Formats: sequence, structure tokens, C-alpha cells
Amino acid sequence: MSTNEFPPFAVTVDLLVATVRDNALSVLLITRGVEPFLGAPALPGGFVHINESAEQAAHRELLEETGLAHFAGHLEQLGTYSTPDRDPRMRVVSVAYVALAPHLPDPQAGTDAAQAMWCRADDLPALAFDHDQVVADGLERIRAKLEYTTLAVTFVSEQFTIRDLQTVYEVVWGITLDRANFRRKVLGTPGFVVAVDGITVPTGPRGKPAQVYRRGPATVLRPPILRPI
Amino acid sequence: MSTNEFPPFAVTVDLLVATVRDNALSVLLITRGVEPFLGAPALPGGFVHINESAEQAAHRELLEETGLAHFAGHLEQLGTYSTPDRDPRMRVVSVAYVALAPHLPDPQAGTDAAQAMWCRADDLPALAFDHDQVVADGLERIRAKLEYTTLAVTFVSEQFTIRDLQTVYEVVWGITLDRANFRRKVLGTPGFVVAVDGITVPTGPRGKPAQVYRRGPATVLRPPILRPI
DNA sequence: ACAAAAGTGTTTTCCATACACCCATGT
DNA sequence: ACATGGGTGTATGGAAAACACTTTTGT
Repeated sequence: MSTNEFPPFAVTVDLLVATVRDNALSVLLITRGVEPFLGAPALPGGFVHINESAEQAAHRELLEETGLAHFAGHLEQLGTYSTPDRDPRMRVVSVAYVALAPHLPDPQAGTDAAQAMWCRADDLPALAFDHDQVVADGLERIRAKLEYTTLAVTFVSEQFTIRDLQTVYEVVWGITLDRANFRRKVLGTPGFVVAVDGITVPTGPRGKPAQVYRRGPATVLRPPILRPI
Repeated sequence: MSTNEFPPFAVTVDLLVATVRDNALSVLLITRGVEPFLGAPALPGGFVHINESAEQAAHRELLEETGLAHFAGHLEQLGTYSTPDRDPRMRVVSVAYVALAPHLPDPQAGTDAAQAMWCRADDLPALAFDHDQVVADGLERIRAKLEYTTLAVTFVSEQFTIRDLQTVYEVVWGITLDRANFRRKVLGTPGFVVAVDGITVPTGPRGKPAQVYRRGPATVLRPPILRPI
């Protein structure tokens, strides 16, 4: 094949930004302002520039959409979607990314992210392009990764309690877990979490204050915390 | 952003074709016949055509490189590699795929695949482009997926023994496993393998003939077969 | 005192490991 | 007979599930 003739493609990134808020797994959606799918909900994203990698484009778009100066969460590639007719305008290949973050401030009107909104993962509208598939793949990726990585800590703020972490698992998986056993699994994994001195936080109107933790250096969970069948 | 102006990219697929042969995990390499990296070993691959998906391109290239009419193994997307300088000629985004297959016939001279060769995964030369990274990522994907999926069956022929399956695990992971316990794990997972009537095969010059199995309908392993630490 | 939530203990069940043993076959 | 490799049994240690219990706080 000649190196001087190749089919030209547009390359975009799509972002599945997920967080836990109001006891629900939520994703960030935008309302499309241009054709095609004008007015329809979709995942945020944009074109990859000629001098940046897809990962850099994803990070750039992430800052633009959230309106933040820095992104403290987790960003990983999900997969590439390339069916020839996925965009009616032209031939587009899209690299999808999953971003996990603690509860972010709501999108502010007047910024680039004004059209952005959080939407519960269990109550999503139909999305533009093949974004329904991207979301389905991404949510399954998140649910699976909680089993064998320490990724749940990216959903809570810098300081958190064991209960906060358990809530992440329960909300993402849509189940309830035994408090005592969950606690033992987390504390039994070296480097998952580390206690912050003797600091505790009140736990509502009543109840014993809870020990505060930060994330530890571990990234994988051996053995994994498996979802019930 | 205007829909009429976007940076044009070339999109390619790279193939990590893996098999188990001679008690070693091996990958298919080609020798590059054009610049850049002329004469260097590399992963097979090629441009995505304008009217096909990346997955279709990967499947097409797979048949071309192996010289087979059909591909019976497993093909899955690994990830997309898009650093701006990964190809000195132009801006190329490459979607990498992992293909798992039982022991394929050696590439035949005189075909498109004449330049292809099998190379042990533990003794690979330096590769063109960022293919070293692709191989590293792909091998780790394969090793991890043997833990919680039934993917090992794609490395053996249609009919196989439990011992054949164990050899796949041992070769891919580079360890030895207890025969009795491995057997119980496999047979204890419903749908992993199904016995073929009362058919057995001799096991060399001596020894009891072994029961023959085919792959079953299961795709996930619950609980997983974890690698030793 | 009581309610609420953190934190600990205990029992039971199950699974993984290690290793011994039996079975069927060809030389 | 015996070596070889498939197939089975079993004792033991440890983890996981279920659930009772204790501790610490605010009202």
C-alpha cells in the first residue's frame, strides 16, 4: 500500500465522566449544540488536534467540560468506536475514555460547561451517535474494575471513611454489603487505605465518630472483592 | 468547531496474534518491506479502509497474514495508540487487536504471509514503531484474561484434554499448577468444558488415555483461577 | 437512658492447597 | 511387571459469610 495515499479520517474523543452523588452513580451529559443530533443528549468530547495524542485530547476536553483547572481523578482509555456510519457527516473514529472523579461541583452557567448536566446511570436518556453503547461498555468496565483494583478511592474525596468507600461499592454495584466483612477486606489489603492519625469525623446526629482514611499506594486488589452472583 | 475542517489522520490496525506452540507462548511477527523501519520486525497490520470498521480491518488483515480462509479463534480490541510521533511519515492512529488462535500452520512461502514468523513471547526482538508497548500490553491482557474468562480454550484445538488446557495456563503464566486442583477448578465451572461422549486419546507411549473435551458455552470464570502471587 | 452508627468477635461453612493413592494403558 | 500419565480421595489451613456483640457519640 502506498504511503502517500490513505483514507483520511477524523479522530475524536468521547468522555464518560462518572461520579457518585446523591447515592447514585452519575455520568456527565451535554446537550448537542450543532448538527447532527442537535439538541440531543450526548457524551462530551471533541476532535483530537493534529499535534496531540488521544489521551491528551481527552484530558484537555475533560478540563473544558468540567470547568476545572486540574483533574484529580482517574482517566483511562475505554475503547475505540469506528463503525463507518456512526457519524452521518463524515468518517469519524472515536476513542472513548472513562474518567472517575469525586463529587464535582455542578456545571456553572456562563462557562463552556453550561450545557453539561449530571444524569443518574440507572435513568439515562437515549444518546446521540453510538454513545449508548459507549456508556454501557464504560459502566461495565467501572463495575468490573472495582472488583480487582482500588479504583473506588477515586470516587471519594481525599479524606474518607470506610463507610464512604462501602457506599461507593454499593451504589456502583446496586447491592448492599456486610459492613463488618467489607471493613475487614479493605483493611486486610495492605496499601488500600491508610488511617489519618487519630482523626475522626462525626457520623450524623448520632453514632460513634468514624476513623478517617486516605488512599494508599496499592492499585490492585489481591484477592479481589467479587460481586455477588 | 466547524464540521468542515478537521485534522486528517491515517487509521491503521496492528495485530498481536498469539498462540501456544512448542510449549511456549508465541506471537506472529512480520519483517517490514517498506520504510520506515525497513527490514525491522513488527506486528502485522495495515490501513483501515474508508468503508470498514477497525474491527473489520483487523479481521481482514488477520486472514491475509495467516493465509487462512477462516479465523476460528478469538479477536478483541486491545487499545488505541496515538502519540503524534509514533510514525515518522504522517499522523497515524493505530487500533491494536489481540487475536488468540490454536496452533496455526506455519506461514507458507509464496503467499502474502511469507514474511511472517512465529516468535517466542519470552524472546522477542525490538520491534518497529511502538509495537514493543503493544506487545507488552497485549501479553498482560492475555495473562489477566485467563484468570477470569474461559479464553484459554481458544488456544487449544477443537478437541482437547484437561491436560492440554493446563499446559496453556502453565505456558502463558510461566508457572506450574497442581494437576488435581486444576482439574477440579475446570470441571467445577459449569460450561467451561464438556466431555465428548466416552472418547479418549492416548497420552504418549505409556499412561492412561485421557478424556476428550470440547469448549462449553461459558465465557466467564466465577470464581476466577488466580495466578499465584 | 436511648438511639444510632462505628468497630470487634465468633461461628460456621466453604474453598484452596498439598499430597497420597488408585486406574488404565503400552512396552 | 512396571513405568507413565490420567483420574480420585482426603486432611488441613485459611478465607468468606452471617450475625451477635461492644463501643462511642449526641440528644
